[in-house]
Amino acid sequence: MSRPPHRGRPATIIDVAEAAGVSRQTVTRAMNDMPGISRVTKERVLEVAKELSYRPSRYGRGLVGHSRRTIGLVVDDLTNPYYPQLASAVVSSATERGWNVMLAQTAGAADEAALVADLAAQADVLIGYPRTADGAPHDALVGVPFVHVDAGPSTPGGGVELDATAAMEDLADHLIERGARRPALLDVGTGTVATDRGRSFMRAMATRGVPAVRQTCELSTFGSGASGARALLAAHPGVDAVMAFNDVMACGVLRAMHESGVEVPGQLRLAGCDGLDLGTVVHPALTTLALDMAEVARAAVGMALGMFEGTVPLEGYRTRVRHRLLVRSST
Amino acid sequence: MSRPPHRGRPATIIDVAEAAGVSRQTVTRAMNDMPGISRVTKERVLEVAKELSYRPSRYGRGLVGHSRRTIGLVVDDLTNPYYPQLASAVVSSATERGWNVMLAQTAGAADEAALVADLAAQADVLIGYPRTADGAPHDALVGVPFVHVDAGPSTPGGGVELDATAAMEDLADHLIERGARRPALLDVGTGTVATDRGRSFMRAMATRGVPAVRQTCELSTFGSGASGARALLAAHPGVDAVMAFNDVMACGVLRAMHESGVEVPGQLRLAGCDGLDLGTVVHPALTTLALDMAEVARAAVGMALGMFEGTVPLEGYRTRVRHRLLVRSST
DNA sequence: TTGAAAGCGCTAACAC
DNA sequence: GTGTTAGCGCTTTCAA
Repeated sequence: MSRPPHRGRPATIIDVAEAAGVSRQTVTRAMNDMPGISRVTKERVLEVAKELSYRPSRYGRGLVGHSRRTIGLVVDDLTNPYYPQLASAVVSSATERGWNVMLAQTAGAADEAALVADLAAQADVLIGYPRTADGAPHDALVGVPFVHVDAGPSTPGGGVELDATAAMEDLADHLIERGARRPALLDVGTGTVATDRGRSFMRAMATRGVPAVRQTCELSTFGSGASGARALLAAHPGVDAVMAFNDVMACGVLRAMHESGVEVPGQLRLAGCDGLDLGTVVHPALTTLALDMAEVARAAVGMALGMFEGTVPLEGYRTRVRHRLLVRSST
Repeated sequence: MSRPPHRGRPATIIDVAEAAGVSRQTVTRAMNDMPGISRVTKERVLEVAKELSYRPSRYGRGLVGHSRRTIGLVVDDLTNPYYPQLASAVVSSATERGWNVMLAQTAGAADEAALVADLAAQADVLIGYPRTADGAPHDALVGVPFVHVDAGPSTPGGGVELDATAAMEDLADHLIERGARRPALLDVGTGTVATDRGRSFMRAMATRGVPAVRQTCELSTFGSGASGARALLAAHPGVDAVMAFNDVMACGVLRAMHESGVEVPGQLRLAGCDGLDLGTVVHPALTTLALDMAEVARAAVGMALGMFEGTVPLEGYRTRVRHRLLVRSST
């Protein structure tokens, strides 16, 4: 009686108890299928609860009971097939261990820092790709267990390092064996600083006496792969092999080649990186440096949970996952 | 002093307060960048907090403050590009309104009902595709605001209906104009019960005096699109147009045609459904019945929030989103 | 079968 | 600038 639920204020357990003329504990018993309550009382309570559209507060519940564990996953853009494939693996891995996954997407966010901070407040640990200008961690992340995927040596927090160097050596051998003599790298970024995997490719080819030229795109999208390929062929008409920064860009290259009438792999061998399912949808299927996403996810989730439990330090811990050459039809 | 943090028990605000020799309130001030605290005290408190690896409990916090709102999104399988594209739109739409999104993936879950129940306990409202054997709602969902995407007329909870009938009419006209005389539907499901969109297609073609044959696949995947297409052409060699249940299957059809040397659209016109980005990656780009995912997401999120606020009833509410014919190169 | 009391971790409001 | 009090909504004792 004392507090009829107002418009806007959600009903609490007390509202239900009073409306049903029982104690709060009895409401708890009814809501949670607990023993020690008569069938009639239970039904009446549930009836009232429904009437009041009562939903137990997860905060009150979490405060007293075994709190649910949740992982915050920060991805850049679910529209880029790389991220859903990672997210799928992370969700599976987390679900297996009884954790939930909360998702944030930084692309298009007005205030990315706020977004990450908010996620950090909701989750016990964070995994992902927060695009902090590659240096200082987000302020909100100090003291928060965080696993950076695709971490560099000096990335703050824990990290899963993705290492393509060995696979790149295999790719170089493979391309040369297939007859490549004028290879090119379609890298991402601005200026002359190659990405790690770009550098690996350049070095692997140079080492074998078949140096590659380098063309860069600003974005790592399908569209920029296509336009980058056109620019590349305009500048270096003799190119007979292209290693693209990732599979999505490689698909763009493939599209551009289709449109220019260049045959793949006949006239141009093409390789991507990441091992996305997407690479099996296009024709010819993409040769790629494949990442085992399930392995990446297991590593990241395992490390994050370790950090949460205190068995893994919050800073400096690293795991490495290696790419593997996966030869399909585009080379 | 009274309660030194044990191994396993996370430090609370009281642990920090005692260790730093201040009150709980002062710890709160330090942690939350609040005014009314001297710089030195603040630093000392933060120091201690770090030492004890203290993280404020989100439950305690949520209980007292303005609780964060979270949407639970249930998808079948992030590996199917349809879902990430929807998820991306939902996350954007939710973020815009200040809500978080928690994600659950039913594919591969040991106990799907438990998964959904758990999500329901964590979130304020649910959106998605819970695969309950199309009838009774999950038990855990009674009283929980739920918006079913792609709802049928009798689906429990709120629903966003996806309606392809009008677009299907346009497609039928388009196919016939392009010369199709022996069209086929590559539907999903078992037996003779066509899907809604399958039925629309059959009817639209029949109405125009160009009846279509129907072939079904068990799954709506890339692989089953490919094998379904092979089976279809084996059974009906003269087919000159295929409408696939969705874009992913249509890509499979395209792959099978490449392999059989059938030209698309030259010998076979091909259309998909959903309007996924994927359709622009393949060659030729896929003609499709496109869904505006941003619109779907806005509708679902808007309805879910309305249900949460009590302005929309928990049952029976419907919104309709229509597909639109998007002609690209495969027809 | 039911109810009363205690307390989970935190912050807003109000002392001092 | 700092501490004290009260209370958020819930479940877990324990007592009736």
